[in-house]
Amino acid sequence: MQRPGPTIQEVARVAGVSPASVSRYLNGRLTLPEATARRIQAAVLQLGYRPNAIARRLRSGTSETLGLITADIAYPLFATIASAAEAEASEAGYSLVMFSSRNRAESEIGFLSRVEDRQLDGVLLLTNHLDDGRLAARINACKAVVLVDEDVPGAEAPRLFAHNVAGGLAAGRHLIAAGHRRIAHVTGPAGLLSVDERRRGFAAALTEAGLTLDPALVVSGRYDEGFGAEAFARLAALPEPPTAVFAAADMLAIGMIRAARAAGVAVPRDLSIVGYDDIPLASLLDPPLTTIRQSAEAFGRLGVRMLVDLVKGRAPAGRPERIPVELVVRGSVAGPRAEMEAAPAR
Amino acid sequence: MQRPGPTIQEVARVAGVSPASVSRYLNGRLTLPEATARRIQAAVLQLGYRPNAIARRLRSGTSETLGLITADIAYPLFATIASAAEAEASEAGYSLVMFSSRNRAESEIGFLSRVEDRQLDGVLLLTNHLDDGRLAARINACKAVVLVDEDVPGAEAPRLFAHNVAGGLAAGRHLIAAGHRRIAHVTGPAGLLSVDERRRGFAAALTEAGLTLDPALVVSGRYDEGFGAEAFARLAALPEPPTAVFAAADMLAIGMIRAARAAGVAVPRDLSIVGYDDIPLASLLDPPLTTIRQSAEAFGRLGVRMLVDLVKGRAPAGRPERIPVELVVRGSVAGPRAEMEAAPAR
DNA sequence: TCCATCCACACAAACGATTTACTAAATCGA
DNA sequence: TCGATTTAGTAAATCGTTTGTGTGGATGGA
Repeated sequence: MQRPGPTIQEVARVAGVSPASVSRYLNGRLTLPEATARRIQAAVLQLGYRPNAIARRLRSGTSETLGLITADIAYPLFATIASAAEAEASEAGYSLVMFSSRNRAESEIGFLSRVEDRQLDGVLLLTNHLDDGRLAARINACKAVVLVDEDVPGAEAPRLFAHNVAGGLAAGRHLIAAGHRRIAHVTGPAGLLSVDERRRGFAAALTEAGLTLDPALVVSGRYDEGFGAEAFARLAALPEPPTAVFAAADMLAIGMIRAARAAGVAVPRDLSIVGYDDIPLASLLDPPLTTIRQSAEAFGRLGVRMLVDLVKGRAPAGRPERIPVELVVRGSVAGPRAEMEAAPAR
Repeated sequence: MQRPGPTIQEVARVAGVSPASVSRYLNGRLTLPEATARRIQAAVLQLGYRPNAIARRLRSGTSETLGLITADIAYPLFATIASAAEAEASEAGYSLVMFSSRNRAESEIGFLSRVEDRQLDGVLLLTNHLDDGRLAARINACKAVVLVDEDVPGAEAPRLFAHNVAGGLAAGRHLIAAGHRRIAHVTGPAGLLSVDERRRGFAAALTEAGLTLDPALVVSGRYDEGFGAEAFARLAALPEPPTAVFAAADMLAIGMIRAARAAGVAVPRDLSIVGYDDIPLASLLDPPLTTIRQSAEAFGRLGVRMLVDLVKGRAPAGRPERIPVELVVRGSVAGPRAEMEAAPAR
């Protein structure tokens, strides 16, 4: 179907030199007298020669390709991370192949084996679920993985996380400062690093204020919109529902806002919400979402930088510092209804 | 750094057969007596052998890898398309590498050359700008490109577009039915297929209603949020501003809503807006956006299917049908203010 | 003039799998 | 028993590039 394209042999023949010379000259490993150099250049141009990347890779043993595993690239947070990762990879001379695991360990493990196939030089892994040890084992088997955003306990790999505790603390303080006392926490699966750490920070904020975290107000499950709706229903059914919620992901907050609206509960008048992530459209929601921002760009950029270092055998750049987080105040938090009869949202 | 991993030679040695037999047996091209087969299996397991994908590709001449070019994978529409494309590619046994062109022809052309490098078997190209002929020339040079969503005139490649005219028509009719007579159109760069076709459909709706499209009310520029804001400013400064807008992209609508809010113009009370794309969060905006839905999943899935057919030398599946579009009515359209004093948004 | 350098290249062996063409032995039919 | 067929493999070429090791000729110094 596809004509085979000129090889280095043909270029060599046209230029009247050996393939070795062409290769060396083109890779700058050989300086040639001008006349010869010109002949090679001419031959390359004339034939439209492009070195076959696959052959080169076979010889060099690397693929100059990195992988990125996320639950689903369509999720706003992951899409932003992917975009930054691709930019950084591109600048470093790498391609980036994306893989959506749909949050299944099976898929992640299968994709990781491409490192052993030599299809990929390394993988950036954003997992989002608990591991029974199989994923960790797989990661240890391939030695070219960087863990981003979420941990896989037992895996020996460089890690890049955000400052989750600080995020939880900031969210908790903000809601307490607004006057709330009965604050729920809706979050992902217990055991996940981000879940535990954000909760820890949140609990610390309550403790500071002389409050305690009521276990009945912690709804832990999945990090998606659907679970947000479910959590809202569960909390609304409580004999004494909370006046505010700290949702550990914007997608959870979105699900809650939707469900709340459907149930005739106004946000923030009847229920204040703080989200987490600051996904690109958080500011455009109704109401604009008050949330904890963590820099998705930093995850993508730094993660790739660490991975490239790892792949090249350099020590991963610096201590794996925590990526800072920041409270972004918008319109989804008001005072509790009991205390402020008509809540001024604006 | 990375131990070389077992080769087929070693497997052959351990199993006591030739490499050729191992290769053929593993690829199902040779049936062997049970005893021999078992020895090979044992050797593979014992050594943890995985065929080197690069070597295989060099021999077969294909890379089992597809490329996807978008302006930026972080844009919601592109992220959704990418997700679907990745899923389809994965099912067909292909990897998908993503590339963000930042809407620059240079970048697109550079990336396309990877097809000639044999790094990629084919490319799905979502371009978003006008071409001076260079991009078309490049596409024609590599013969394994499918154009999605937007055209590149002069390129010889299979194409997958949405039914833009129908979309423009539906948007126009909806606004007219709501009572509007003075309707602006904010859109991308003139000359782009989607821009021209959506406008054509929109104009047809006006004509149907005995109206004409006032050129002063057509603001054409870029498909991004920033230009939406700019367009709002331009329209608001008109001696007789429009009462409604058909924005040819949700991101434009979002920019307009933002700018409108900042200027104290309420949507939809003072200005009705219909968007285009139905990006995942359109329903969560303030107000929820009435928009034209085109199935991003269909773009991704069908596009990859066409590309795989092309790469494998099969005729692209069926006629390049237009992907259907659909009006999704939400809350960003009301009657014109002059006619309905207090517009009931809900 | 002679030997040591250096230049400008060339030869051939990798890289690791696939594949074509082949062969030695076993089996079968007549 | 003989030829034909099947079985169970193998040897070697190939994909296109890179790279370690040479080598013939020109140049330079003594």
